Amino acid sequence: MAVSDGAGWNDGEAMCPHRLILEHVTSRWGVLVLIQLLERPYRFSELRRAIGRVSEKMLTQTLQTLERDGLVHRDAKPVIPPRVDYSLTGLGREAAEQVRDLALWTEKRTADVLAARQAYDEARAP
Amino acid sequence: MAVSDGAGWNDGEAMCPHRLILEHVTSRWGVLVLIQLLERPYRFSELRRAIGRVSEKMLTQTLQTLERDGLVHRDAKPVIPPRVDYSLTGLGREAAEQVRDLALWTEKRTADVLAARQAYDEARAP
DNA sequence: CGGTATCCAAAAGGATACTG
DNA sequence: CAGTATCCTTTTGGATACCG
Repeated sequence: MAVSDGAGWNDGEAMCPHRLILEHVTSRWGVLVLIQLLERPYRFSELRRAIGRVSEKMLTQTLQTLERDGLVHRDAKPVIPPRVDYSLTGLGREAAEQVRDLALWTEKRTADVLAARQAYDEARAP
Repeated sequence: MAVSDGAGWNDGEAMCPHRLILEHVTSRWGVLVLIQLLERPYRFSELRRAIGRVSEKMLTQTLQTLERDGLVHRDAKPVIPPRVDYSLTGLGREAAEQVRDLALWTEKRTADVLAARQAYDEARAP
């Protein structure tokens, strides 16, 4: 086995725990999942559609990591067809609110960043 | 050429700009650079030592991306040996403060997350 | 010192097929 | 529907060598 297929984050290294938590929270899909769940609970496929362009695999991995960290609650109803709802825990809501604030900030400042990029690029491609 | 060596983020895709900015700010090394520079300006090697375990390549890439986004200011003094100081711009400081708050939150909640993980693991490894 | 360029290993991520 | 398992591609990241 190639050690890192299908298992999610590897996290086996010696890194301070809080850096690791920060990486889970700020990870590409973690950010989007947390922000989305801030609105309301979501089912798996619903979440997938809401976020867009995320593969099942990555969404599953992300949700499992966040659940393990105690940020997301997974509620699997024993029905056919299966139904699983994901929601934020109290801890998750705290994290999600901060992440959302950061996301709102980037939206608000997008124009400034884009202008800075243009200036940067023009300065070195004459 | 393998298209993506030595150049930094590829960012060529069609993604909403603010998601991209968020990824730069929350990237593995971006987070740490922003937090460190919040304290004071740093020189390249100084920053490398302060962060620890970051390669020259990744630090260079991260700094260039943040500079291009207008978050970090690069001040290269024309002396021998070269001396380059990095500091936050006004925009960068706004981002850095939010990122730092998130990092402080993870530190404060580390124990809770660790406990959640243990409960999670014990529940499925009997 | 503060980088670039190159090469290579490791990890992330996606497509597909399959299952309860 | 909500996953798992597998295979494969792309991206990330580090080591090394070199340059102004």
